[in-house]
Amino acid sequence: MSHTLGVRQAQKQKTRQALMDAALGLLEEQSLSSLGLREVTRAVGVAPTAFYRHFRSTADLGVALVEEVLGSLHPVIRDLMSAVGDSDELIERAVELIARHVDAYPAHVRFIARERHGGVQPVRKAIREQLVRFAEEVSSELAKHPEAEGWNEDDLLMLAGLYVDQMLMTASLFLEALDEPEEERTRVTRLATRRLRLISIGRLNWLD
Amino acid sequence: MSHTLGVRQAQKQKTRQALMDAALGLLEEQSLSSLGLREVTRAVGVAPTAFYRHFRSTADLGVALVEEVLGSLHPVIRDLMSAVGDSDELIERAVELIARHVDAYPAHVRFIARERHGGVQPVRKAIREQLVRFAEEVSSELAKHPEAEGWNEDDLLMLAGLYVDQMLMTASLFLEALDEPEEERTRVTRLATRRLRLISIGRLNWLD
DNA sequence: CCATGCAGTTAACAACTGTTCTCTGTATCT
DNA sequence: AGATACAGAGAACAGTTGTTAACTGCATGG
Repeated sequence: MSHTLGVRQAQKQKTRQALMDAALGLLEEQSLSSLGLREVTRAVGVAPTAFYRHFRSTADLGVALVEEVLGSLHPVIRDLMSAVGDSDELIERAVELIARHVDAYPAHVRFIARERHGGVQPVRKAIREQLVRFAEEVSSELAKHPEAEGWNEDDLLMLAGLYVDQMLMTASLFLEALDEPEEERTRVTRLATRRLRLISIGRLNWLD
Repeated sequence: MSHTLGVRQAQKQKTRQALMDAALGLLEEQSLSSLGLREVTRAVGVAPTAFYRHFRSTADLGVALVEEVLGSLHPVIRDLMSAVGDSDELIERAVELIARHVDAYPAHVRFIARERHGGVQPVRKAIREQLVRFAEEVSSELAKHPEAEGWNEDDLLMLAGLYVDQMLMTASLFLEALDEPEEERTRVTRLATRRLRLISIGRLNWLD
């Protein structure tokens, strides 16, 4: 089935991945709109012109990064939302999942948070589309639970969007707390948990 | 009292303001981290070196923009929150206020949304501090209403932060809908209203 | 009324940028 | 085994950037 790539294509993908990883690293202290292609190739140790074999521009690179970073996250979210358990358990699990994800992939989270409203239109669009997909997936998972009885599709999508945005904000808060003492991280955990809990309470009393 | 500035200082402030306005304009299609000082001075029609008479760097300019854009907004928020009326009225008024503000100052909103998680640390910090102030002000206004009975200060601040973030997200949604048909704007209005309403319902049932 | 301070100018600098064209080596295909 | 496709290198381009220094003109304060 999965055809083993030739030496040639394998090397190409390796370089391509190196360019993307280098870009993510460089984006720690700047925005995509100021990322230069020479800067990226220099970090990888490859000639500037090699960049064009993989991407038309840094904006193009950015779009590819969005697919990589958010595309792989859909199954994770589906998993999380489809787990059984009461609402408080789910919230706790979600917050912890986010915390661990930020620990493991801080550059990913930073990139998405930064470029969601960033200065590069195609990248903004790519992120927006991915987030819409997340909201739709969360919405369809919510619909399966009994608490969703009586909810129309539109309201469910509104709630799902609220959850998605809240998760992203939580991730961003954890990111800011990365270099700070453990105490700050637990403060963020408590805050995010309470926010989600308040939203859940709103959800339970929505139909009145 | 308010001393009329000399011709000299007046002209200086005028140039300074021109630099800030030009920067806001240029930031429509890029991030602050890629904004060049020459670019700004060129837009104003002034020599590049004149920039240094007003700002140490474009990052410095950015911080000044944050003060101008958000600093002037505190009384507006206070006004909004201190008005009497039931919760639904307040929500409606808030959403409409945001819609009108985005119409009047789209560049302001874009700047804050973009640079809140942008690539320039001092600017991020300035925005974060202003948003904390907003949350504190909203919190202290909430405390005056009877619905806040039984709430501890920490939970009130959590709620206020949730409101502040929601307002900013709403503003950003209106911004994206600016060049789109009227229909899209009303969709955003409905969405934002329902989100705030759900949060309000959560608030009313929090103490159980 | 004259001396001072200072907003803005001019010129020059080394360093950097994206993009082009040409070339090279080697994995792949026939 | 030879022809071909193609990832990456190399060199050169015009244009841009931030920063420096020394200047000019004029509003201001003594």
